[in-house]
Amino acid sequence: MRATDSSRQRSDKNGSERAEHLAGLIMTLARREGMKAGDRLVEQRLADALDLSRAPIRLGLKALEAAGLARGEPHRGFVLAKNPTSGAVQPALAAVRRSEQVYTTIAGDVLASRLPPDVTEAELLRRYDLSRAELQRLLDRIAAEGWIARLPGYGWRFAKTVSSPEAQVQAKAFRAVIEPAAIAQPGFALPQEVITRLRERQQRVFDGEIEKMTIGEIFHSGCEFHEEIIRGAGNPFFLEALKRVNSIRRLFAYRSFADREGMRRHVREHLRLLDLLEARHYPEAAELMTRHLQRPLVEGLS
Amino acid sequence: MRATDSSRQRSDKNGSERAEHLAGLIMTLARREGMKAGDRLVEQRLADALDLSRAPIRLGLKALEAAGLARGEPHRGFVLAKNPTSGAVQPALAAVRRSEQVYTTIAGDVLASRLPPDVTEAELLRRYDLSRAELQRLLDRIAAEGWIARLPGYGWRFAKTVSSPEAQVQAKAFRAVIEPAAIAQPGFALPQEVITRLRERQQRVFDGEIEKMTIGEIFHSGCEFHEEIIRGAGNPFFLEALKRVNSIRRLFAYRSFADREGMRRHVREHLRLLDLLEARHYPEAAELMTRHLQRPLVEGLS
DNA sequence: GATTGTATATTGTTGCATAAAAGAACAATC
DNA sequence: GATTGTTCTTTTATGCAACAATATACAATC
Repeated sequence: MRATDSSRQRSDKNGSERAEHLAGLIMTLARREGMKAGDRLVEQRLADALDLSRAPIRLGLKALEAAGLARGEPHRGFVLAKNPTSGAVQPALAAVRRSEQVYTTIAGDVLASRLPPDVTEAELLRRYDLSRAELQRLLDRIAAEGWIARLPGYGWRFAKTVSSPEAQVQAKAFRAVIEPAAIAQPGFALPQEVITRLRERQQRVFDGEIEKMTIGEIFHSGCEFHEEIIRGAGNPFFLEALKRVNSIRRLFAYRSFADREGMRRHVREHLRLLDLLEARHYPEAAELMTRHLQRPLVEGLS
Repeated sequence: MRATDSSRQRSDKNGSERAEHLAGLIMTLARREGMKAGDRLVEQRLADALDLSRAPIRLGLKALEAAGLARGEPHRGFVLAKNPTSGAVQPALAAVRRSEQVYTTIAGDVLASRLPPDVTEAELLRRYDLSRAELQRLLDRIAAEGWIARLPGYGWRFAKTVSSPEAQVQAKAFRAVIEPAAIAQPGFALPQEVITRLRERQQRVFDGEIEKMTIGEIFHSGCEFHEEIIRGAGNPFFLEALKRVNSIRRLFAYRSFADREGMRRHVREHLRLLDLLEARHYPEAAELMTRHLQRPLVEGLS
C-alpha cells in the first residue's frame, strides 16, 4: 500500500525540486509583468519582486536555462528565451513538489471521508510517506487555510465544514455578501492599470485560451480576478476573508463540471463588470456582482 | 537588556505551568456551564468537554486543589470549592504561560513599531528569551491570527495592517458588513437556550459586574457575544471571518479608553438586540446590528 | 554605474536520542 | 453501574549537532 520507508530520494536527475520551483516563480512573475522573449532577467529585480536574495534567484535562472526557457551568457546575465505563456512553462518544469502531491491526496481523502475527523500525526506519518518535518509544515499550512485545527492534546481535527456538502453553497453565500459590499464601500477605487490588466487577461481567456486551460488554471484565474477587485476596497479584511474562502473552495474545485460554454458566459460577465468599474458606476457594479455570485450553474469557477 | 541566557527555569515552586493552565481551562468551563460551589467535577465529562483524555484533566484538578478552588477525597473525585466567578480564579492561578507574555510583548512592540516589518527568527530569539520551539509555536499562532507571514526565504513579515492606524476603522467597516448580513441570511436562527444564556451574561455585566472587569475581560465578553450571534447563520464562513477580525482587534483592544458609561449603553444595546432576535424580528435585528456597529464612541469593545 | 560572479556569514532545517505528555485499558472503589 | 486510581502504551516535544539554504559583502566585468 505504501512505498518502502527509506525510499524518499530527492528527484535530482538534473535540477533539484527547489530550483524548479524557483524557476516557476520567476516565469509566473515574468508573465504577470508582461515580459516577452528576449527581455533581460535582472537578478536583483527578480529578487526584490519575489522577496528573496539573489542566491536562490540564481538557482532558478539556471533551472530555467536547463529547461530551455532562458538563455544565459557569462557576465551578461539571463534573457527570456520564450514568451512566458502558461503553455510553455508547465511541460518544461515538470517537478511537482512532493508535499504538494500529499496535500492533494489528503484533501481528496478528507473530501471523500476516507480519513476520520480526528487524526494523530503518527497516523498520518504511517499513511502518507513523509518526514515529520514535512508533515508539520503541511499541517500548519492546512491549518492556516482553515480546514484543520490542533486538538489541545495529541492530534488534529478536520473541520466539518470541508467535507460537508453545503460548504460550496455557504461559501457562495458568504461571497455574495462581502464582494458586493466591498465594491459599495465609500473609498472603493480600482487603478486604471489594474482594470486594464484584468481586462486583457479575461479577454484572452474569452477569446479561446479557455479551451486550453485546465480546471485548476481556470479556477485560479477566477480567484485572482475577484481578489483583485475586492482589493479595491482598500480594506485588508475583505481581501483576507475572500482569500480564505477561496483556499477552501479550491479543495472541491476539481470536482466541478467543466462546462466551457457556461464559463464563457461567466467570463463575459467579468468583462461587463470591468466596464462598470472603469466607469465608476459602483452601485451598479455591486449589483452585478451580486447577480454574478447568485448564478446557479457554473459553481466551479466564479 | 535581557535576562541571562540559561536562566529559563520553570516556575515549579509547586505546580507546573501546564497544570495551572489546565486548571484554568477547567474553571472557565465550569463557569460557562454555570456550575456552583459543591458541584462534582467528573473527570470523564471534563475530558470530553475539553477534547482531552483524563490524564491531563487529573493534573488540572490537582492544581485546582492546590489553589484551593477544588476539594478532593480519595475515590470520590473532586468538587468545586468556590463559585467559579472570574474574580476567584485569577489570583489563585497566577501562572501565566511565558509564551503568552512574550506574545503580548511582541504585539506591543509591533503596534509601537519597535520591531521592523521584516524579522528573522534568529533576531527574535535574541530579542526575546525563548527556546526555538516556543518561538516557532508562537509564530505559527500569530500567522494563524493573520498578522505575520513567512517570507519565501528566511524571515517573517508583519502585516502592515496591524500597526496601521486605520486598522480599527477597517475592522469595524468589515464587521458592519458581515454581522448584519449574517442575521439577514435565510436560515438564520438562534436556539432559545443560547439567547437565554447570552441574556443572562449581558444582564450580569449590565448590573454592575462591568465595574469589576478588566478591559481584557470586557473585550472578550463582547467578542463572545457577537460570535455566538453570527453563529446563528449556520454558515461557518461568517463565524470564521469574524473570529479572525476579532483576534486582530484584540491586539489594540487594551489601548482603548475605559469609558464605563459608554459601555453600559453598549451592553443595553446588546440586550435590545437579544429581544429582537428572540422575537425573530430578523430584519429589525440586522438593522440594529448595523447601527450598533456604526456607533462612533466605544470602539474598544463592541 | 549597474550588473554579475564569488566568497563568507547568517539563518533555518533535519534527524536523532531522550524526555514528557497524553491516551487507553483495566482494576479498585464507591 | 458509574467513577476513580493505576499501569502501560503511544504519541509528541525538546535540545543538539550536522547540514542545507539564504543573505550579504565585495570584487570582477560589462
